[in-house]
Amino acid sequence: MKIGELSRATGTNIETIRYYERIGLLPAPARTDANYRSYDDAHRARLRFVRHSRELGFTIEEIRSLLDLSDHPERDCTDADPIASAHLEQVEAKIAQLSALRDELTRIVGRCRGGLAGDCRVIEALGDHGQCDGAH
Amino acid sequence: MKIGELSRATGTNIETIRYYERIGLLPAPARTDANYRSYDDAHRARLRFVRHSRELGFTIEEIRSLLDLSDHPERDCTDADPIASAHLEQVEAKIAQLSALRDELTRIVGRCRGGLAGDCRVIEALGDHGQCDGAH
DNA sequence: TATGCACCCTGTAGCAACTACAGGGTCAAG
DNA sequence: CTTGACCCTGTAGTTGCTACAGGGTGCATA
Repeated sequence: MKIGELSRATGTNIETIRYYERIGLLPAPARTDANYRSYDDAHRARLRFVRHSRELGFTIEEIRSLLDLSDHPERDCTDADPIASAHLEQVEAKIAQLSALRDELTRIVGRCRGGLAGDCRVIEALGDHGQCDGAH
Repeated sequence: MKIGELSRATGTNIETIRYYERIGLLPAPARTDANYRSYDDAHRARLRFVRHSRELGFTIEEIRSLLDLSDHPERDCTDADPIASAHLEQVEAKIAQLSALRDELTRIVGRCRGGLAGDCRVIEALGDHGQCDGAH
């Protein structure tokens, strides 16, 4: 399949596919006589793996490690779980952080009763961290 | 105060302060004879406003609008609230997205019982989006 | 046969919001 | 008088893409 088909099959931007090849995340595929990239099912599966991992928020470097493991099924897989666990912890930390932030914003938003910017509680709250509850 | 003091007073990296000046978020301060930047309390307040807004996740462009309003207290402040409200919505959307992601990761993590990477459920789940519940 | 159009190629530059040098100047203490 | 902490400018790097510019290829239609 050509790059456009792979793009449609995986929902990945063409430029992104070439980018992944450039950084070594996808292997360089065979070329046609016209120098067009020619992909097979293995490429598609690998790209799906990458995209899915990206959707789950793994970094490119994390994906590199996971792919490496996936490429060596005879290897010990106990490396994979820590990567995913560490990532899960990061996600949970991020959720906690954003929740605190949401509470802060909720308190700030809606306090503006219109009128002059000089009296605006939103502007005021942004300038004065002392009004905050949480520890952001 | 010199840039180092301002940096300590606001918990902002020196390079970041110069960066904010370069992009016009902070006004260029006066200079000493030795060409050192010389800040006053107004600069410090403005930088605090910027940093606090950044901590709350506002983009530089949003902060530019908010600062603009803050600079013109005689203006109508009803512009401020929508910026904050829209941002709050984004934060809430992000929390929802991350929560779905956390659920997905939780299901994936811990399914690995050790052994060979070829049999690893983590690796498998990453390759196969069909195993997912949510709509990420 | 010409020509239009969709598709492909490489290489480079841009985005946000910083961060990190390199290579130099300034200033007070020991 | 030298050491060290601080300051300056300018440029390049970071992450994960995205967007050209400027060209080639392949197939259908006039």
